[in-house]
Amino acid sequence: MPELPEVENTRRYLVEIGLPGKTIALATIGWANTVKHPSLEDFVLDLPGGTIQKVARRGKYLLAPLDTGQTWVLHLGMTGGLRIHPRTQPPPAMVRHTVDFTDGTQLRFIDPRKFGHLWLVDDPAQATGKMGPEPLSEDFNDAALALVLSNRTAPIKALLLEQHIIAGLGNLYADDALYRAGIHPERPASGLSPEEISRLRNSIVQALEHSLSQYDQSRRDHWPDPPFGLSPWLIPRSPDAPCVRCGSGTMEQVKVRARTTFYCPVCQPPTP
DNA sequence: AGTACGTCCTGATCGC
DNA sequence: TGCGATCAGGACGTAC
Repeated sequence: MPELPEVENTRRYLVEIGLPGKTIALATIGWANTVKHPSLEDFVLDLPGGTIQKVARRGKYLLAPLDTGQTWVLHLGMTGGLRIHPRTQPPPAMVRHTVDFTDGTQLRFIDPRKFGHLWLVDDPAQATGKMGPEPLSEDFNDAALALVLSNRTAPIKALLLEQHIIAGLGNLYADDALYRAGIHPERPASGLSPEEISRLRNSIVQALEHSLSQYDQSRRDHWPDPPFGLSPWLIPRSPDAPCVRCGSGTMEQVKVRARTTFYCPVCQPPTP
C-alpha cells in the first residue's frame, strides 16, 4: 500500500543511495503486464543507455527523467518496493524486475502482487494522467479543496482516494486524515462546511508529514537497507479498538466503495 | 459528468 | 493438520 509518504520515502532513499547519475545497462522484466508503455520489446530496448538526471515524485508516481529526454516512470502499486544493491548481492524475495547500471549496482523491483507499473514516456502525463494538487505544496489550500468537493454527493472518503482530486492519498491516509479531522467518512462531500474543509486539509497535511518524519528517522536508523514496514498511523485499524482520540468511542469498520474504512462514531458523527 | 462496481494479482489469514 | 475460500486495495475500464 505505498501511498504518498511511502513513495516519497522511496524517492528519498533512491536519491540518497545515488540513483541520479547512474547509467542504465540492462532492464529485465519478469512480468510483461507491468510495462504499460511502450511495448515490452521497445521498453527493454530503449531504457538502456539512459542516464538518470534526478528522481521526482508526482502523487504516487516516481519520475526519473533521463538524459535522452524521455522519462522513466514507476508506480509501486499496492505491494511494490525498490532497493538498490550491488548486482552480486543476493536479491530479496519477490523481485519481479531488475535494472542493472553500468557501475555494477542493480535496482530490484519487489512486487508480490504484480500491481506495479513501468513506463518510458516523452511526457510524464502520459503515465500519470490528470493529477490533483500535491497535498504538501502551496497549491493545496482551502479554496482549492472546497472547489473540487463542491457539488459532489459521493462520500468524502471516496473522493479523497481520487488522484485527480488530491494526488497521493490512499486508503490508510484517507482514513487517518478524516479521523484527525473528526469527519465521518461517509459524509457527502458537498455537505462539508468551510470550517470542516479547512480542518480536513490541515489533517491531511499533518497525517502525511507525521509519517514522512518517521520514515526519515527509519532510513537513518537502518541505512542502507531500511525496512518496508508501514509507518504507524494515528487511527486504530481494528474493529472495536478503543479510540485514542476521544478515549470513549470504539472503532467501527465499514466498507466505503469496497475499501475497508475505520472511524470513531463519537469523534466522527454521521451528521455535523 | 458523476457515481458505482468489476478486474487485475498472489501472499497471508481464516474456517472447517 | 491440511486445504480451499476469503481478504487486501491502486488505478483503470465499463455501465448506468
